[in-house]
Amino acid sequence: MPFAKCKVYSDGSHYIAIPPKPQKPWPKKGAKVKKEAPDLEELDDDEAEDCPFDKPAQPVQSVQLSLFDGEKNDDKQGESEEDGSKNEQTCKENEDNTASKPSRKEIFEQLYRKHINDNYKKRKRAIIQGLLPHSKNYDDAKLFTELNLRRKRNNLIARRIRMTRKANLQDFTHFVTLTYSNELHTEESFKKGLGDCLKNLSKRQGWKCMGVWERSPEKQRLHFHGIFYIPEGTMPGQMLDVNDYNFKSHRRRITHQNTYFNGRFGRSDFEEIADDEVLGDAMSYIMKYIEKSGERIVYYGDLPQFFVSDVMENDILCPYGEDGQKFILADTFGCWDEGEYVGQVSKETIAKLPKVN
DNA sequence: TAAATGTCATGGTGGGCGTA
DNA sequence: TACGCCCACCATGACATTTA
Repeated sequence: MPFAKCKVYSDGSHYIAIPPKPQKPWPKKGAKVKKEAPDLEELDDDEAEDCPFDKPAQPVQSVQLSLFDGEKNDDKQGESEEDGSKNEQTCKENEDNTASKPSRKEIFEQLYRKHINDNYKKRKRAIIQGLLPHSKNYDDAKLFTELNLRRKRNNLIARRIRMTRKANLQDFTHFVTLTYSNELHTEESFKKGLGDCLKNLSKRQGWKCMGVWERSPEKQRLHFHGIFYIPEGTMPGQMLDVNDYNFKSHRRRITHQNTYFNGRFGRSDFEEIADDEVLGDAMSYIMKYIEKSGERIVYYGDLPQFFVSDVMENDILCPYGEDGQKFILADTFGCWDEGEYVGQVSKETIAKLPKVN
């Protein structure tokens, strides 16, 4: 008995199939969802003894449990009319969140960016201190910081998973660095111009790219690092081998530059991805950078996370994940689209199957 | 602690159109 | 034909929750 319409992704060494699950009904908008105080066990235990939930004598409800402090709450205010005191509090907080005054979340984001290079404990301490003037007390600031740090961590994990899955389904051809020249661009026009250019190349020439905007540590100059899939014959301009001096390694080296990008933006470096090692290095570079900086990954072109295929039982190597609800597939499994055999798994076969993002 | 997964709001993407 | 710009819509990121 086959498993129809499984979502299949690659973890880099194996393909994993996720059979479709019946969806759980989601609470309707406005429905009351019982919110519980966060479990202390889940919080970081480095300073757990300070947490207000340890002390029954202190009223728990006085602590703001929302991640957002009433911003985005405008439309929710009318939903719980019965809780007058709570509403009063929310209204007061919303008054505080006028256009001129940043919300606590915005202050958190600023502090988070400011202390991005500190280690976890130091950063947490600094954010709590920074939030103290905007909080009822220390416990309030601490809890708000812990909840938002956890949010940041979860988002990073989700970004990392998405990027890895997308990358594993592609055959990238180049690792590219693009830097702008002051004579051609401001930082703003460079970001917009390059974004438009890559968008058009992906739409018109089938380019695919994932990358990050980065500032060089020395000069703080904005540049773009990305891994690209460039279909043969679609490279605009001319490729040049330029004998260049590398200030980091203090050595001369040959860089592969492109006249189209050089003329339009300033400087380009194209390194061919000849093997998995180069791709792995490029991916870990981007991954490390997004972890370090909290920057978003930029995607251009068709980069799905999953392809959809029916899975035959004899192609399953073993169950995987919680209660074996997923399956690790054999290295050479057959792909099926709605009961029709498409071929043995390969990048060419995958290209013929429906995709899911 | 890491990872998976469903839902939702919104920023980014792609299609379409105008211009050179 | 190449490129720039606009805008509707959809993919992404954020969030909540669960699981291993």
